Amino acid sequence: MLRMNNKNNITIKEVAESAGVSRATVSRVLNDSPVVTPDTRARVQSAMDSLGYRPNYFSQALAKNRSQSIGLLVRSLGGHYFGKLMYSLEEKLTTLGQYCMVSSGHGTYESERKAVDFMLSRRVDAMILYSDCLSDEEIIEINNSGTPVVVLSRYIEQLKDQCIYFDDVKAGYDSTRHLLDNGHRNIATVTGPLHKQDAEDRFLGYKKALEDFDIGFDQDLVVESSFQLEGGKEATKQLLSTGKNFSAIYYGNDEMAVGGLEVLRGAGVRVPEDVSILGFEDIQLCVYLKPNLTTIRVPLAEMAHIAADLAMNLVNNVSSDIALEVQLQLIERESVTRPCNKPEQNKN
Amino acid sequence: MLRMNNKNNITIKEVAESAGVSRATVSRVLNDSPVVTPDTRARVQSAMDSLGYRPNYFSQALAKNRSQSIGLLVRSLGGHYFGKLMYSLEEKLTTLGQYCMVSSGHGTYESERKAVDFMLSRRVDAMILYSDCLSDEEIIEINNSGTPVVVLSRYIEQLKDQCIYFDDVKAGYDSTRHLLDNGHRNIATVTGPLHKQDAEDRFLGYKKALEDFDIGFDQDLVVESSFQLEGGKEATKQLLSTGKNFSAIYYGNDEMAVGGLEVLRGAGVRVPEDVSILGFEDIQLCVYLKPNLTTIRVPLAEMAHIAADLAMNLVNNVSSDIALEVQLQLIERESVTRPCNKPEQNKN
DNA sequence: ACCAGCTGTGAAACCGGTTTCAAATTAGCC
DNA sequence: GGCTAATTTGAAACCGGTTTCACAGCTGGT
Repeated sequence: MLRMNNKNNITIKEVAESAGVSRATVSRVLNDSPVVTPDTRARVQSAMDSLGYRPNYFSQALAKNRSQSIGLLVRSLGGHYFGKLMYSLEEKLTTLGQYCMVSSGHGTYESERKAVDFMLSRRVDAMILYSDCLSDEEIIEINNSGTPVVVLSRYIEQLKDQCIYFDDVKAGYDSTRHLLDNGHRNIATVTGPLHKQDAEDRFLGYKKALEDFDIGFDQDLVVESSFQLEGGKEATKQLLSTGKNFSAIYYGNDEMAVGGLEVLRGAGVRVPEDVSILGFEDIQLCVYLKPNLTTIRVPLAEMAHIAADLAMNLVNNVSSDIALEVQLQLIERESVTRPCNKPEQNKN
Repeated sequence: MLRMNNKNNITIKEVAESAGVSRATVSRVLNDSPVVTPDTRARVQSAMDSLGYRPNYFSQALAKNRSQSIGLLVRSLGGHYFGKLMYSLEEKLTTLGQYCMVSSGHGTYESERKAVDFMLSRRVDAMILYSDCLSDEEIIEINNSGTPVVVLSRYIEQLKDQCIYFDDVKAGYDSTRHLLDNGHRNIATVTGPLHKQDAEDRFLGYKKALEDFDIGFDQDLVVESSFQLEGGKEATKQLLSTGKNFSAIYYGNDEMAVGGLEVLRGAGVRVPEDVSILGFEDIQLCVYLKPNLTTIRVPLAEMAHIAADLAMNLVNNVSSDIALEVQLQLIERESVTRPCNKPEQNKN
């Protein structure tokens, strides 16, 4: 019924014979070598067309020692944040004639390591890493053993020309500042794991903004949690249970804020009337939530484009002067307003 | 500063020399051939370990004419629906020692064709297609020219043992029936493009359910649109503008329902008090929406697992008796209630 | 002791390209 | 017309594995 194993097995040999030239010449045509005569080129070209020739990727990769692939490590295959990153990167790399091999790290060390090893075994020409768990040393080691690495959203001093990052301290500062400018004075924050640089930096920005307004820093209004939805939920519950007064919460990312919103709503706290909330990342969900989530937008598409260009430069061993720091932008929506005059609800 | 081109270039030759055997024997050890002596195997193994040998993927693929990769065509890399599909498939294929190469079709013919051609050029061992635009003939042609194909969410008679599908007519019927059972009698529907089989089938189910309740079918309550958010918005506007009476809308998928919800809300129509709505797919967004969206769940993870097994069977040319039809499930949430007694708002 | 039958191993061909290097052709110039 | 230089092409080595096939070394039966 179905014919197996009859893949289009036209090889360079058949093309060569059909065009009456050597395999070397066919290869030259394939690779746009400038030395072949227009006449020969045409003959070979038409032989290829009429035979339906398709070069064997593996032979090419083996002979050239180039895979024409870039590896991308993301935290997860699902979700809008990484979806957008993958989409932008694939789009860009495709125009550069590269394939984008994506592997998911699932947020665990084991899995990240496996994903990276797998991509190395498939001999990607370069890797773009959005890594949570790999140590700086490991990343440097990968880079130095021959597969150039571009690091996303993380700054490693020894690889400073290969990191694409933004200013997390500024993000924390601007967010908090936005709340302050809206008249909030009791501002809580739910941070990500503080041993992670980005979480810590945003927290530092938060503290700095409070200082600038001469507001004492209250440890009870700071809850450290995981960057996931559940983390946001738990942290928010904890915040509510302290009985402390606050009119705004600055969340370490949008996902946490979504979880927090659910908990707040469940506890009868109105957002933003009773409590304003603010996230980070600008995931697509933000605009579907009621209220729309005010947040800081991470320019993922831009980062992806820079990363692709940088990766290609590293592969081709040409140096570049691409700007590696990207700018964040506060997106004002509905979840932040001036604090109401009404007595707060969460005083119990 | 950074050392280039010093990839781990240990080849089988070095290993062979170090272990004092031939390359053939090393290859045998690599491929778990049963013929090699335990003693020899150990010697080779330790040589590999101490040299840090990593076989060259391209050589292997070239020599074996097997890429150990399965290609997956999806509509988009972002979004929860395909994110989940990719995740489930990657998870399963990884356990089978296969890489899952994902390409996005962006919902256009051009792009789908390009994605498929690209995967063919990378010589995937099989392809799993979630295709909107490719014709049956094209898919059959791909399959018959040597790269076996598994078709997701679509039924092609000539490839009936390679299609994983569900009963769209039943989905349409059950959805409509659920609304009918809740007491709705004026039920509108927003369908996807009716030239697509799934959209048409669900519409057929809708009509059948109405017939079973002896309810006359009103063409004004049917709007055909695109499967996207915008499509849902436009169709809903059109529905409102007819001035017709309806207490429920059955949407062709969740995304359209989300768009519709926005429009309804904007028009002052309360959901579900004034109008109940119902979607299809069960994207993650459903539970974040207010009200939560009642919908039909497509068991993507299950489909992915079946697809992976089936693909492997096709590659290895073994026949299987896996069940290819999956069952859908209605998930009751908040967006459907019994119609209110109050006069409807959209009578203008 | 001899031969048949196994078993483990190695030599060499092969997968389908690229690349080096030398040869063949053409062109340029006096 | 003859010599050199530049251009185009082909033969063969190579990339790093797998696989076929032949052979050497054992085993065991008579």
